[in-house]
Amino acid sequence: MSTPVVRVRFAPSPTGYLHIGGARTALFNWLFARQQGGEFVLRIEDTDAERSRPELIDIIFRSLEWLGLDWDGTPIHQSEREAMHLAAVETLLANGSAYWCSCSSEEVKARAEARGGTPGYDGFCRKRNLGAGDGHVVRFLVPEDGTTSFEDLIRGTVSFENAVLEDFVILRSNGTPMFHLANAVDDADQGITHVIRGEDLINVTPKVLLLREALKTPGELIFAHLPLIVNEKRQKLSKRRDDVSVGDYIDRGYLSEAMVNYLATLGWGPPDNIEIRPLGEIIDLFRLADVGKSGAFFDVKKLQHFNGEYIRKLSVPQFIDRSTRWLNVDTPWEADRFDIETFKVLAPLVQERVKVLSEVPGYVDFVFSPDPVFDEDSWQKVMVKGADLATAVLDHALAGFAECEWTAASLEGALFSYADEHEISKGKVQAPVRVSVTGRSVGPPLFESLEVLGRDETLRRLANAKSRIRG
RNA sequence: GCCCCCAUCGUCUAGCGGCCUAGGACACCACCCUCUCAAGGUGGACGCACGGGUUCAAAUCCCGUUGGGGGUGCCA
Repeated sequence: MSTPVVRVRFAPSPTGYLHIGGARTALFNWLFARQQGGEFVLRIEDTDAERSRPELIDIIFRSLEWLGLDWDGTPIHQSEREAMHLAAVETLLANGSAYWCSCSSEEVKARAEARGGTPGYDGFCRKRNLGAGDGHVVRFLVPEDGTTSFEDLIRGTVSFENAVLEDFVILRSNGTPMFHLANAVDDADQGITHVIRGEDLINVTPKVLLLREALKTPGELIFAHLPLIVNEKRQKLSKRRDDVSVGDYIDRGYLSEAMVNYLATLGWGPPDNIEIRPLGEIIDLFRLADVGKSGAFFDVKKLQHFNGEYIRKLSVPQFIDRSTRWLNVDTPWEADRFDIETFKVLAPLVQERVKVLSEVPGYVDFVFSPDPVFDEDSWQKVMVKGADLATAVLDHALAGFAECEWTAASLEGALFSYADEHEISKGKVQAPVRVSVTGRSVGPPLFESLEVLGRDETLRRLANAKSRIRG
């Protein structure tokens, strides 16, 4: 019985949904843990009661589950460990590493401005020997000289002059601990070995290190700061600015396998250049030291391509199963008109055409709707500008389809005899029929679609469209 | 302002001193295939930010410049 050599944690704060950046951080932690045979634990950083929204915690868990990032043990809620954090504050106060401060935020800011605008606390209360009191906070006494540095697995040595670190608050005036402190204490208590997180947290690292030192925390924490995922303006992804919650991608019909695979290529590339591959291989090939240092743009186009590949890789039954949600909720047709058996016939044809599952209804709505919904552009181009040909083709189809055998092959023969007789491309000939029956100029293969629709309905739509041309 | 970090095609990356005439992928363009659209195939255009070093040799090492990002809260 030995403790694992590697234990990492993902520590979201429940102030928003899980977004792409958080998902990538969680993924890289998970990959590292799984590859090292270590543990991946969760910690909810909810020390800020004002901002924390407990109802989001479950949504974050469900997003992680959807991604397939399973965690070890029961997630810890930082808010429930307040007693330990408070004890650490006492220790620091007792050993002279921290002190009480009565300065309000306004006072700190005013003095900073008077000093010449340099932000930060000036150490005003350092030697005042204040005790607890209304509006008082506890600040950490940062050493005036020396440097605090650490070896980052991704970035190498990173060091900060202690002089540029201000005496930061570790206990708020409302008596609750700040996250640096909670972080330092919890990482130690949970036996965390590696901290893998976004680069936006790189400058809190010296503070945590100073805290650990002052608390005489045994052992060493190894850090790895991941490059940020950025938007098209190359800024850090923001929940407010950018539309990036994992839940949104679930709703749009992205497959979790595709999302995970794509996320793995942001900041990291497999040595053999094969990007789309099973997760197991990614776990084996992943190396923290190979993670890049510069920000990566989240390219939805490329994600879509990955998603299309994964959709096509599904078996047909799997595709049907995964599509269910988009066939039953917010559909363009009345719920009782949907027929799964009919969909099963069309499914393989749809599967090779969609990039996201939310596109599925658009490929089969013609068969579940009482009438085609005409796309204006398609109608204009094919039925108005090409009215003469459309009328002739429709007449030909009406006659041929009335008697031919109702199979895709026969239907094709019946229609394309027109193309042969008049030496017109098949593409031109199929267009009026397609628009008449499905309402659009693009869609699944035509004759298979007609076969599913049935003779009576096909003839009815053809006739309707023909009269609509004149109307 | 100050601190920290970063810099290979439009984008994500491979490259870790000679194998680079810089490779792959997405996107883009052309052609092929084809009943539309996809998928697939073939081909194409596109990049080492700049300037100094070090070295027989630099995309790779060092310094600087420029550019970008992150932080600078009693948020995390």
